Amino acid sequence: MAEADPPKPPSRPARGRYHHGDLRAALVAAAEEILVDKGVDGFTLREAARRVGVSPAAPAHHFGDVAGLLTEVAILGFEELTRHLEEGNQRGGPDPAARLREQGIGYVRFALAYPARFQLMFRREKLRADDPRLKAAGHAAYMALEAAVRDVAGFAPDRPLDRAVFASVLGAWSLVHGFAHLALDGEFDGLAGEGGRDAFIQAMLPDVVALVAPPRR
Amino acid sequence: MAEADPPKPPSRPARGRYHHGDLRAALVAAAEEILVDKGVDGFTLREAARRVGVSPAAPAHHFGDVAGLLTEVAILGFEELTRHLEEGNQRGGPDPAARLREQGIGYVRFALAYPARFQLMFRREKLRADDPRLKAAGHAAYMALEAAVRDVAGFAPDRPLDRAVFASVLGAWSLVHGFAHLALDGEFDGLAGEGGRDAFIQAMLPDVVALVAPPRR
DNA sequence: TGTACATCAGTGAACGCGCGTTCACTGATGTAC
DNA sequence: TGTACATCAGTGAACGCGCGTTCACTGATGTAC
Repeated sequence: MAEADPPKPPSRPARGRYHHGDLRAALVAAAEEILVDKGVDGFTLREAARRVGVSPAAPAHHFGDVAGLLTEVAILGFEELTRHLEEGNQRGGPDPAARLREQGIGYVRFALAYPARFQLMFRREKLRADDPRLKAAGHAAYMALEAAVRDVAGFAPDRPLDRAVFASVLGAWSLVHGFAHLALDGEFDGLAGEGGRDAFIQAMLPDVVALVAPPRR
Repeated sequence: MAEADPPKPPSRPARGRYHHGDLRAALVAAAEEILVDKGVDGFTLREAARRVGVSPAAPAHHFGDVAGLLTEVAILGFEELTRHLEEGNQRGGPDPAARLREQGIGYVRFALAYPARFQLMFRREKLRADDPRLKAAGHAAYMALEAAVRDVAGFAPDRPLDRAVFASVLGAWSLVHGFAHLALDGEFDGLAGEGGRDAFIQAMLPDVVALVAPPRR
């Protein structure tokens, strides 16, 4: 599964210009490219600077250090994930259970479409885990999921979750998260038939996602 | 959740001895210690050699390179995981569904007891992914899980899986795998109450694991 | 409108770091006769 | 039982590498008067 289009190519500075103009955005774009090319562990700040055509010391002005830049990428990732979840909601139509399933599919699709970004988002040691924007972005994604489960269970948004429904939220999250991880790690490669990994995943995904059915009230 | 006891401390060479005696095993033990202390990304071959009290070139004689040593650790990890799954089977008693649930709990317990080892096992880029022993050890763990699901579904061991039961296998695996990952990544920390992460996990685990119920035949 | 000046966004050289691996070597071991 | 010798399991110094970050600096920009 190839990484889908990164937002935009990192812009190089206009010829001979001393100031880049939009270095911050360009570095983020370059970082995403590197993540696609080399994975989370292959990322270096120097290479990001190189790709943008700027000295290795330049990024510090905008992000402080590596973790700062990667955190920015992770934030965008969580926002994109939330968007995927909401799209799932749309696709699901009026039936809450169908909406939850489609959200789950959206979660996995996001992970498969942006593997390195997805993996980065859950490698907290590489990020500024306490960054308020990062926390907020992650929380928003979680809340989208919780809302979908509440809906199926018939739990009003303000009503405190009981244990069973809470377990359903965690279960739904765990299920799609685990499936995405295993798929990305290549753990299904040995199980996939002739169609190859992608076909296998596409074929099994709906059935797997359908497994977590929260209790109705 | 603290890492449980590593198998054994790496033995240093007997005083003044030129040959270590059991360098291979000592390096594996040292590697496990380092993984506990510093995580997968913090591991270096040189440090393993250092901890054992041997020159940095020595490990090459036994493992070739870093990936060789880490692969050895991962193999032991899969064997230990399989053991945890089998213990779950025991605990579950005669009811197949209970056995499956206990297996799931065993999976997560293993991950929480040996976090770095667990994470290493699924970081294939750090391993010799095509090592036959590694593949066999991974396959054995998978088969234990598949057998438990078959049992619940009433599928004889030789009968080819149908789509629904296969989806249940993948779902069960994804669920426990995802839960373990999220727990280890600290994603539940914000959700845990006063008891802290560990208490939270222990409390929710059985309910979450109970969610995947494969169809009966 | 012009100008002084503060601030911002870059440069590029250098720092120290620790890594994995290679190399020619040597000390210890065990085996054949 | 003794000895020659092959093999094994180490040494330790050196290699080249690329990294993140710091530093004193300078060119460009924008703002106050």
